[in-house]
Amino acid sequence: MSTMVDVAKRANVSIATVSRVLNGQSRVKPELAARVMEAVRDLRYEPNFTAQNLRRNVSGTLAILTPNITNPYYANIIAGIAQAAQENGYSSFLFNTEGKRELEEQILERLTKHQADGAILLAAELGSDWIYDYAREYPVVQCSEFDPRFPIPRVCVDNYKATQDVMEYLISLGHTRIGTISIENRFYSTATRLRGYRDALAAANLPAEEDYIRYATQGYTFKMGFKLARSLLAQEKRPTALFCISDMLALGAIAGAKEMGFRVPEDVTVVGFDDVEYTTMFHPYVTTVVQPCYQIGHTAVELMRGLVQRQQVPQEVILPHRLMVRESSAPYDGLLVNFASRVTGC
Amino acid sequence: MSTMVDVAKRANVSIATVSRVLNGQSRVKPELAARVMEAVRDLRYEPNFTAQNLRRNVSGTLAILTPNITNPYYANIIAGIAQAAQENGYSSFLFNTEGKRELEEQILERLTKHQADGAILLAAELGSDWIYDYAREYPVVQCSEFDPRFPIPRVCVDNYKATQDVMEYLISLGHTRIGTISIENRFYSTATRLRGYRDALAAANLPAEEDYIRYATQGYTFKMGFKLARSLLAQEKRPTALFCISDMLALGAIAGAKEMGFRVPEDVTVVGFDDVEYTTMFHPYVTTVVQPCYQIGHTAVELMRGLVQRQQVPQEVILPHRLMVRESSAPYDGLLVNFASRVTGC
DNA sequence: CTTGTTTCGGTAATCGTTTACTCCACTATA
DNA sequence: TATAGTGGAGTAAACGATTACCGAAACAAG
Repeated sequence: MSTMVDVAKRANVSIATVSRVLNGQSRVKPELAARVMEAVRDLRYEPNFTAQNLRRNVSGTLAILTPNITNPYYANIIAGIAQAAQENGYSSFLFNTEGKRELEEQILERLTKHQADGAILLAAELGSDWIYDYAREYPVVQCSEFDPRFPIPRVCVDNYKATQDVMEYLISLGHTRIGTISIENRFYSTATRLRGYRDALAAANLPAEEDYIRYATQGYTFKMGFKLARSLLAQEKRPTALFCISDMLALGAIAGAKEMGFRVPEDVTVVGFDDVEYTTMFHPYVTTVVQPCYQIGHTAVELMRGLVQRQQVPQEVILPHRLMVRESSAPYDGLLVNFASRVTGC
Repeated sequence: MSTMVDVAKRANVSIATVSRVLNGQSRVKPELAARVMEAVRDLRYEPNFTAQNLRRNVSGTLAILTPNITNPYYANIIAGIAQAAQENGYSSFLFNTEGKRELEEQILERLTKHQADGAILLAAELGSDWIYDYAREYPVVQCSEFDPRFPIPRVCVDNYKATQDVMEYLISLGHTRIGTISIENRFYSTATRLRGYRDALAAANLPAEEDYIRYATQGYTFKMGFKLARSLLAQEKRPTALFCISDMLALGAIAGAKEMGFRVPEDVTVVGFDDVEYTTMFHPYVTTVVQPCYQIGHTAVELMRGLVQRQQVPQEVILPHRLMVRESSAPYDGLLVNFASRVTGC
């Protein structure tokens, strides 16, 4: 491995000149520059990133913290981040934290150790005050999840509005018994969507029964959606529409409803959230809220870049969502088909 | 940000002593060590990774090259890699190369620039001679895809044997008209599975019609499986079983077959490959070859570690696969239901 | 008391860059 | 001709760690 010293010797110039030629900061006589470039080629010289970083006091690297890359929603956001990072000349460290605080903190320490210039968090939980300790000193941006109490730049969709859109749509279809499959976690999006659900019900003077709400206990998984939909639909006065806070839950809910003998959407309407690829694989295609995942990731990197360059960046970027009506939702036909009558075949 | 010099001053020792205390290489009087540790705590000293790396001439970082994180198969392998990397004290750079050579090469250059100690490739194509140029000089390991001509350590399953298992199973079910959905790419696994398919047919004296083979032109996607299954099944003498070289293709194939009015598995048997989560979401659950994705990733990191430490490592690690029989396969009932008779309702 | 051995800690070189400073040669002006 | 001004290149000091080398102190043996 050759270094600048080797190049300098071969080109018969000083290392300062080599550096100048390579970085093009100040002018160098064309003749010398040519000699340097030739030496660089001959020796296959490649600058040592580590040395550059030490000197420049940057790392050119972003740390990405994700609870789980296997989740397609996160995978899509990460794809956006990775792409944008590459475009901006950053590398990106990927860390699976599985939501474990000790791991998250261990990774944020890379900031203090100068191993990363900044961190993008995909799943900041409510009440994670300790994150703010890092954010005060180092560039941190939050993607889709955040705690509104902390002034850490974030990019997300308007979860409240999106939920209102869903609820308005369901109500406009004539549904009056609307259930929701939420989740047991400390995400702001979860709380916001649940609040949106309750507020919409209240605004429309519809009954807000606690028994129309279920909480996934083991993540946004197909299995959970399956199980909870069955529990919701097993009630005497079952809901006729289900608002699921993630597509995976919705997919599971549809399967669960079908397994019980219900038709979707004729007997039960199911709506999801996120718009992952799988929503349009199996019929009924899932009516859902489209989140611009890729763009969320992209924007996060842009904020990051601003932060690193110590520019003023917006505290919050809200990207547009869209209610995508597909096949899993239909007007309420007025006949409240209950569980018993369906399974006995009407 | 405080440095070793600050710590040394505060503890009234030399920086060499600070370093010694922190790294515990040679012995230091307990009293001094205590003073140093106290100063470290007081100043919240954190070693500068970049400086350490420059001096030690390592980066503690692995580069992971993947064509697409959004693909659940790759996502699972990456999860294994990320986990194992963390356990071994490595960070991992993630790069989406989308199979583009210029991007891949740009990233392998990080090796020469000392930004990564080694690279793990998830999708080395056949004939990528240039990869070998890097592998000769730096630690490189290949995950699931590789070119057998190059002696670069790799971890994979036995694709040929796995295909034989699938084919034997299908033949044992009584199928004689077996089609395959392959793909247009330069992966060794693709070639091997196709060879396994052809060899098995020949060994059983079954007709190997070129019209029973289709090639996905746009990746391992649901849409491709959907389209190609329809094309395969539209033939007069349609195949009664379809071997798809990825689960996504199989999922699409099942949907395509259903759309045409075929029942799976009664009218058409479909088998996949990989065993991603989605195979057990919708009925029929997909019969498939289970690849130990997570373990593949894990093993790759272990090989990597050996390589970095200049130990002898095995040239090839073959992990066990398993044929998982589920709902999408059934014995051939002897009645060759053709397309026309099915769609007209028998 | 001298000499040899061992232990411990400090000094300074080093890793490979970037860049502030300095210096030199050359041109322009009076 | 003397002086100031300018562009271009070299010298050396960083950046923050690790570590080879050396010297001082402590102790034991003769």
